[in-house]
Amino acid sequence: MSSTHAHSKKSQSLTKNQRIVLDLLQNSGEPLKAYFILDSLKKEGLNSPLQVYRALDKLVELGKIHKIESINSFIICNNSNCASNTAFTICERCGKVKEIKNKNLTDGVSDLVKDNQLEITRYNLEFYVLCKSCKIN
Amino acid sequence: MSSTHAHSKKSQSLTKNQRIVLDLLQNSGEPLKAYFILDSLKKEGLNSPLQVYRALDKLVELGKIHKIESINSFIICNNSNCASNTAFTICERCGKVKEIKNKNLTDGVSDLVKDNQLEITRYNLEFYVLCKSCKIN
DNA sequence: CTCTAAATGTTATATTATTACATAGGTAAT
DNA sequence: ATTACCTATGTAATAATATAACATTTAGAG
Repeated sequence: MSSTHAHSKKSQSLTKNQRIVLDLLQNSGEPLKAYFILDSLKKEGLNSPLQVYRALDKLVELGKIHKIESINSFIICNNSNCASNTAFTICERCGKVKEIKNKNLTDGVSDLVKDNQLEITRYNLEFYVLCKSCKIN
Repeated sequence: MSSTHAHSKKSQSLTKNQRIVLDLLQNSGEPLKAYFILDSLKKEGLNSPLQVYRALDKLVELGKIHKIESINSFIICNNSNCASNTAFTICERCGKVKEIKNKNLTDGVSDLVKDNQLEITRYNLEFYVLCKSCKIN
């Protein structure tokens, strides 16, 4: 509580709950479910579902994570320019999820949307696949 | 499933529970939630969530309805050739959902998928929009 | 008719998400 | 500094969505 020159823009940084949830998703790299996140962060002081959901909501809003609707899970955004548009592959057999980084594909979708004069604010594309290892076995 | 029973008559027709659930979705035309369906069909003899979910699962499997993942709702398929691929617009403001029938768009997506050599078994595309009436107001 | 796979009925429970309300902290204007 | 405002927090309760487990029935193929 000392000097007033601590001009740091607190509004840019994340709160503690948002931070620990983001870190967990970052370190995991996989889609995680809200209650799994809750269990994982009990020791960090998260006690209730609402604390998790509030952090997740904010992180989604900030574009730092995505929700994968069809599996009720959240995953770190590793696609710096995807804004709020998302595209994933989901393996039908093992459930493995990957964010699609194929610029050609996402550009193509954007072009299609434009060409068809759909006034889209954002989109979520979920492609179901058989991943390589599942295809082999 | 590719078993030896090619086309039995009965395998074409729906059971009572499947029928009444399908009829409700057909008559509604809108996306409906499982528990709303349950409440609506109490008088027809549906008593438990499981009865609804089982009928819904089967109808999805048959391609007669679609699940819209981001709103946990089910809607009649009015697109005879969509197979298990789905594309919807969802109004961000009022929640109104439409199945996209734009052949150019869905063909375009298929082409993109092919061109990018993604081995997709099916896809679910959810485009968020501001619908006409919401845009005006 | 008999066997079997699918569907049903029912109860209980698991999973996912929100409401409601009281409290605390930071920011900006006065 | 005081006020007002906005956002985030903590906590308890509950709503909404979905499945497990198990006993029974149905319907169609052989």
